[in-house]
Amino acid sequence: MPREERGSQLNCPKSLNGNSFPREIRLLKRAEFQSVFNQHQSVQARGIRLLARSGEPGPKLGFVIAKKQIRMAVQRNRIKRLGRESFRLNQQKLGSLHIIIMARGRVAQLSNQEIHTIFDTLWNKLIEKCKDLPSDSSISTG
RNA sequence: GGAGUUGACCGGGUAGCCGCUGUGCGUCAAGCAUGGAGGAAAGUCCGGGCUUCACAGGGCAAAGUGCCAGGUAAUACCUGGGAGGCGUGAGCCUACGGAAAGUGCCACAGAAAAGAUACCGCCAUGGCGACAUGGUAAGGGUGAAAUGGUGCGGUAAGAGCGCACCGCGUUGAUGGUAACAUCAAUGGCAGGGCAAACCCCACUUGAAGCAAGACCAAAUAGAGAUCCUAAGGCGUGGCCCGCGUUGGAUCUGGGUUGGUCGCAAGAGGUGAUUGGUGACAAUCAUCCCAGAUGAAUGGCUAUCCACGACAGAACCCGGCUUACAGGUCGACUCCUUUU
Repeated sequence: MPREERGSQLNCPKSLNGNSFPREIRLLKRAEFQSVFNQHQSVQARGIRLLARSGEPGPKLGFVIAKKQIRMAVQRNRIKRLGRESFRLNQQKLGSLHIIIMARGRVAQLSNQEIHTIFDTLWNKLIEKCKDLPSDSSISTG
């Protein structure tokens, strides 16, 4: 996504955009995580992997980042913050997906700009993939 | 000015937009106001608080500490002092009780690594000589370490064999709270190192940890089977007592894994004054300064500069250790120059 477009989005009044990130659009319960793990579509790029389950009310986001993969807490926090921020700004497009973000060790070496770019492309890929499905009845192999 | 020692401190700033989270005010809605990571939050190496476990008594074992005095809630930390070592110096380093209670270990080299021994050498005797026997441990050589050091006497050659001084041990006196220091007398050469090897001596230690623990709500079956047993079982870190308690263990099947508290006003910070060499303590004034729980403390843009390191709270404190771009301040030492 080009820089200017994102900038113009930021300048929009909040009431029209709805770019907030309250508790209601996070995955909080163990059961919610399990349901995504049991049935999902997945896309990935450069160490970041998204798992998504469609057909749920509203978009929701959760993280699974293992300490084994990214050892330092500062790096884990950074990835989560960037993921949350990107999700917050793009949530309008994501409709009814429950998404889990996973990350591997090499992501810690990427800059904030690079991670933002990765997330932008991943959201689009995910929307494409879920659009192809006629319904959410198909069960993934994962 | 250069080189260095040491004690502290800071850890990008400003503005705009969009977010997250605690608290307060709100018609508990919209919203507004306000607070929101560190010096190490890290490693989890010590010490405490707090909580629970018959409130924990005795012995053994185990673990830890190890010059002295003080500080402290406490310590393995800190301060001051002593001793030894390093540095021209400011200063720095030290796990700094005991090796004539015992056991064990000391690679390679070397004659020999500890109560034993003699490779070369030196000396005496015998022999033409090669050499043999005896004496010796001064000199050489090996090694991280070799049986006190220097000098004189002594001797065939030598040797604490004798003497003087030093060193070592014992006793006394003086100074010091003490570690220890100084002085005097006296003993005789006992005598290698390692006690972060076992060990001995002195002192200390009950255990487990916030997933501790308390409460509320929901759900349920206070279920069934087998085995063992009252000189028993279970609990109390290991064992034996002691104490408390009264069936216990295993398997099958079922249910919950939500919320509130603990949880942030504290051995708290800052500033004075007083006491103390100091660590620190006392008194007064003043401030409230993160509190999440699938887990907040952020993202983007602009701009300035010295171009931003290591790194993220999870019950809380006090230390230690380790990591760290760059920068600021104080005190002191040495060298050089100028006056």
